[in-house]
Amino acid sequence: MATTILRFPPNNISTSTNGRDRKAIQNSILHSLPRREFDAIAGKLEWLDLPNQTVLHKPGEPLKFGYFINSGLASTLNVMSDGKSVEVGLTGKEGFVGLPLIVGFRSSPTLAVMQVDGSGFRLRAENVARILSACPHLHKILNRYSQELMMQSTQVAACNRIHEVEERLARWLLMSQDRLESEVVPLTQQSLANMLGTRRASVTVAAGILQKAGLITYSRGRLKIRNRRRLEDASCECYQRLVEQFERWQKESK
Amino acid sequence: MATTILRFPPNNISTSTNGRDRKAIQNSILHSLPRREFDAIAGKLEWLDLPNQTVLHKPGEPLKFGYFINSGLASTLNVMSDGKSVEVGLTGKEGFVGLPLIVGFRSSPTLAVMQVDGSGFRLRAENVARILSACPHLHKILNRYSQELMMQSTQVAACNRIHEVEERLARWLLMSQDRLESEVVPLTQQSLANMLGTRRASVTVAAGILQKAGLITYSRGRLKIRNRRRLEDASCECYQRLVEQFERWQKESK
DNA sequence: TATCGAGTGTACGTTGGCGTACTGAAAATG
DNA sequence: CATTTTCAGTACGCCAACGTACACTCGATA
Repeated sequence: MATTILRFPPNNISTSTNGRDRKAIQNSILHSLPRREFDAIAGKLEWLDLPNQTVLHKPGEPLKFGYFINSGLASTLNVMSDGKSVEVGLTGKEGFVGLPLIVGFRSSPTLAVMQVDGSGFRLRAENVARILSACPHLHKILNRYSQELMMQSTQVAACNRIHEVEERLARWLLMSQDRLESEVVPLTQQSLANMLGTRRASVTVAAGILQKAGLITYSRGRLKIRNRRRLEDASCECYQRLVEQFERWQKESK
Repeated sequence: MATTILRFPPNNISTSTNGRDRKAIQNSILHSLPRREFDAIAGKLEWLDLPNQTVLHKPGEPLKFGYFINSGLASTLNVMSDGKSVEVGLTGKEGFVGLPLIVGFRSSPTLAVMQVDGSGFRLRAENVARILSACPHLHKILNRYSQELMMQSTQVAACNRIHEVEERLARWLLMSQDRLESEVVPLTQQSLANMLGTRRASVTVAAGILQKAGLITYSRGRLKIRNRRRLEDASCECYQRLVEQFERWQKESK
């Protein structure tokens, strides 16, 4: 546990040893902490490799950790008893997985699983309350993030009900690119289907259309965004709405 | 503004003048406040009649008030540019409308509108920060409610993607009955359609089936639940899941 | 190099729900 | 009471997506 030595300011760590330090802090929330709070939490954070398909928490089970995602993509899914699933939250290095912990709840109804290889810092559930009461800024940021995620999930909820697979796929790719900051999304069609709440075969068709149009290319779990502008056109209005509301809130909280 | 005189404890108010005082506090959040906090907020609360179709806030516009719902039903909707809408949150006397305010955001991407006549207490947006810093218990309760609403909206998100209209209608009726504590749900099929994210004609068919089976009766905007047990069977698993997770969290936060 | 499994392409019958539109009935309005 | 408006019932063509299944192909493994 917590063997990594973290020093303030967070962004210096990445260059403290070498430019490609795997354990560099990239999580936006940790980055935003004032020194006092960073020092308070650093000793409790445990760096973790988070390979694809890593389960961060399972539905109904006790939440053992909260995760500050450092790289990669975590997907929060609602899984029905027949195995069908729908994504209800997408988290990259801007976020935190395990939000119920921040209000004292100790379980989650959802499954959180890594969809793209990455890493993160985890914090034991039993330390959350103490850390948060010692770190008002962190507490505030996490509550804000919670609202942002709620906004995301409600927009996507409507989108999933109303819009077609092809638009939703485009929307999802844009969202994941924003979080990964990479044109390459290493993901199979089956994973995409699980998140979009549809069949793998439907994803094949939709992705095929986007590929023929030159917006993306892919093969065997490696999807590459070729033309982001046109992908935005292919997406439904939901992507733009997400971005706009996020920016509006950024302004409002200055 | 805030002319109603509120005295602690809240539940005494209902009997302070007569048993049917329209301005009795029924909101669970206000009810749960310790005296000190209740006194701090009471002077800032303004009692309000909230008839059906009252708009509590519009998407993108400044949030002028937060609302503690006292009776009736408020629906939070995501409305697309073509007018299609999907419900992403349902709030009765257990809740609060205007959650972005509690983290300092001053707008919401959603439309909040009363679906069933009721009343509530509103709190000016500019007073929220001050009240919350003076009332840690209230602050905590609102953050918890926020997580509960998030859970609700993610479950419903998956449900809306995966399940059929008839199941979703049953689920919605159960949810609203829980919040209204009444077998009568005064609602047109068009309103139901807006919330379920479907056509009015689809609701007619689904409701017709439920009525023929004896689970509900209705006519012209007055729907009555006749057999709740069988309605639970007609609903998808989502309703039960919502209830179970809610109860799990209740236990966990004791 | 041959084998094998994961990932992808495609097809086909089925269907729930869509868009639309018209009708009748009940309530509100005057 | 007559008129208008709101609400509910129904129908019909259409299609996106479903469930399922099978074949192909690329990479990894032996």
